[in-house]
Amino acid sequence: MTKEKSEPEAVALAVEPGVQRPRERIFVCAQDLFHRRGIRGVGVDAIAEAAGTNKMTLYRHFGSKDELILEYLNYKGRKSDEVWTEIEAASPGDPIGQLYGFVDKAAKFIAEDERGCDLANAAVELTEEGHPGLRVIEEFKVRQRDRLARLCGAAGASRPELLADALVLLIEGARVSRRSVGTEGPSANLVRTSKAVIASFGVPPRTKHRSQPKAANRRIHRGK
Amino acid sequence: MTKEKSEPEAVALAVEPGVQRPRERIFVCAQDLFHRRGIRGVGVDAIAEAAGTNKMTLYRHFGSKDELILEYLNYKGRKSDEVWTEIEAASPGDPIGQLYGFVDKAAKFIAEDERGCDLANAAVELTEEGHPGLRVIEEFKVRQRDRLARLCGAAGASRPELLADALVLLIEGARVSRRSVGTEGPSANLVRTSKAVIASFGVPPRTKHRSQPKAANRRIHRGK
DNA sequence: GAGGTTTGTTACCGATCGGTAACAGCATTG
DNA sequence: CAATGCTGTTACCGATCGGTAACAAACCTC
Repeated sequence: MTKEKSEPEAVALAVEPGVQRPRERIFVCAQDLFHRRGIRGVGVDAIAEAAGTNKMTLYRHFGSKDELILEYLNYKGRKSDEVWTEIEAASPGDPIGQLYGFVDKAAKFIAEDERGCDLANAAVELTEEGHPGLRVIEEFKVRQRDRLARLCGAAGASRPELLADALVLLIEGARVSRRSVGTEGPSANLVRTSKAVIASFGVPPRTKHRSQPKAANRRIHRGK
Repeated sequence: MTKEKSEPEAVALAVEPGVQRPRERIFVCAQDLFHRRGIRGVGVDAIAEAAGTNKMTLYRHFGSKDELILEYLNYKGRKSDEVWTEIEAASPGDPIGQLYGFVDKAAKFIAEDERGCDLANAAVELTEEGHPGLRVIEEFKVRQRDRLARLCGAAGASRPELLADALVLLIEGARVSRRSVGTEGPSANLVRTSKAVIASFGVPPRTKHRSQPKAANRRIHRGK
């Protein structure tokens, strides 16, 4: 099992000590390391060191690694919730625009980050059945889907619940596919596919397209 | 980090020693443990013990844990390839039937097993960049998608490559969603969604439906 | 300046990690 | 029978795991 640290590998986030309290630095570094190396792939020592502090201080603020994991998962869920307010602010009172905005945003996240959904990844890593983190993940995913279903309904979809499930599958699949085969794989067609599915549910294309992507490089087949 | 073994937990596979050579027993147990607890969640000692042998014998057959992982990933890919021959045998000369059979089979696998795709899970766990296992995973996923694209073309889809990508996203998403929110989540609508997408690409419904699922319990909305 | 709180430091703990050396037992095959 | 090749056993290696005790230094507040 070849290890992957030894060197500080560009020093996680270069959190200079003093600018924030240790607890904040620890939490920020834990997010970054959990995201990049996985929950089981990083130890508490590495987190503390990346945060410019030590293990003892970590354990004073987070009773255990599991507690830190829980706070990490809850934070990721909260941060994803905030994206919704962004989407609503971008197309106020325009559910159709919000629906397409949601898909666009998901595609952008996927293109920019190779590690996929932190919560879904955590669900793969937390194999001890009954781990409290699994509940956090499930609750978030259900909340996200229901919110999307409501939006689909507001946009006039014929069967909003079914459309929401379809979009969830497409986006979730794009995240994991992007991890396995990269940006050139099936995830490259997420937006195109989603729009086709949305249209097949009777939702019209968005009218006031406030940021149409530049019409260049529209390709369906990846090079092969 | 609460551990999850201590007890032999129903003794992995109850591989009685003697019936197979140690190498086979080790490999079978490694598959089961990697699948259930994740690659990083199980050590070589646990594998050897579950196989009724010891670590030394394991290392005589597999030079390292990484080699064992590689053989595991390659085996999983090969086994998935075999599913294709089953599908073709079930609907010989009937690409449309094979296409629907592919979706049905995926849905069945997802309903029966909560752990999702072993290869996709491994891609999440193998975070050390450049790990040889990642290449195995990518090659398999590309191979699988291209095969599906060819089938979509044979079935008369209007844009077979795009349909293949859409189906890959749906299925991949269903696997990961099933892990996060269970069988009652969006993955419950995988078949329904896939059929709608397939139809929207101009592929007619299958004619010689050789095993129509019992018309009962067809529900779109899960209870909420 | 005194008091209490938050930190850093060092040294531990038992357990597990991946991996190896040396040797004894056992079976097969000639 | 002897020789060879698997296998099991034990003990070990250095490193890391999650987690803790004890004490000194720094800090902030009054």
